[in-house]
Amino acid sequence: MLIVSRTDDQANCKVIPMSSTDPTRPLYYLLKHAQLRLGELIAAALAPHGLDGRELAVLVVLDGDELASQQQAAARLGIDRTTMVAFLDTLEDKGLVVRRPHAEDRRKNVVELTATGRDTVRAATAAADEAERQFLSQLTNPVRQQLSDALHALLR
Amino acid sequence: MLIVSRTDDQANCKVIPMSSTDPTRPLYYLLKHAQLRLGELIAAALAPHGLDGRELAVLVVLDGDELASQQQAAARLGIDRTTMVAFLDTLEDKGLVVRRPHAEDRRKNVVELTATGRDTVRAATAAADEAERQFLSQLTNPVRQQLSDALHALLR
DNA sequence: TATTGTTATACTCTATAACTATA
DNA sequence: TATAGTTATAGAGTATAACAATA
Repeated sequence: MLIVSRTDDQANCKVIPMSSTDPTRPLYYLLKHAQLRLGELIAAALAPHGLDGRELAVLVVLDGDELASQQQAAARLGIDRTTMVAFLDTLEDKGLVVRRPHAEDRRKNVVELTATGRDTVRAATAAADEAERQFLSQLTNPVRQQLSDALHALLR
Repeated sequence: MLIVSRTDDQANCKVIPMSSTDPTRPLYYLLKHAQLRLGELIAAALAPHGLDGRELAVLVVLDGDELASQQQAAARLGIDRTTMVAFLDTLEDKGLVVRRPHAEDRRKNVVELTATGRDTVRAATAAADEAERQFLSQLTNPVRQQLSDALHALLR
């Protein structure tokens, strides 16, 4: 299957073609399908925690550095402030974060994780890590390391 | 930047977080960003040919095996038949393909590449291959091979 | 009645523009 | 006047449902 769809959950990216007879597929195809498979594993691992990968990413950012406002968090995540509103609405409904007015500038919201939110981040991150370990378990240790090294080098 | 956006051209996939201080990023992050970078290179390489990666994928499928109908081609590409209609409208407007009624079953369309279409596929594929070569040129030959091998193993 | 291509429609995700409240 | 958060709206992309032609 040459996945072309952009938004389907199983196929949400552009693709360039592969020839199914050729045992050596284009790199873009390999990267895409590897990401797709791992993404499915991670999604399955996160589902019991009531999160998807993007929500976890938001939680991790909020759990990390002290962020003065929603907008700062949105900038860190590369999403629009209006999109951040929707994320926070969802996460607040789930009882994982709370919004409080900033002490000095009441236009701003300080977003904090609840105790449940912190527990969820911990558990969900562990689950995602485990999914990654499982995915990589098909490879020998040295090959695993080479894969990571090569990808890091490409992104340098 | 922890890219979370799903549809932005520079960031059209789900993500799980990375810690920017940690030199070892999660595999999902690495795969995603490698794909993103390569995708940009490929897009730039294809632009002079008036195509994006997905249109090239459609053309390659149409250029390959003899496909009896639009729907068969759509199935090969993992897209809906209604989406295929839109792709073919675009490609036909560009003069790269033609639709003809099937000789034996007049409900079906046989889709064929024009001479221009065939030339374009050849040139665009070469351009995409060159972009991939350029992207991989940062790696030594053995590391390149290890990357490819590891990804193939993961998708086995 | 079923199937192919097509069109109309609805849905999802996200950004832009407009509104409010603060500054 | 400018900025943070919010809401309303519009756009892109894709699927589902409905329709016409053919089998």
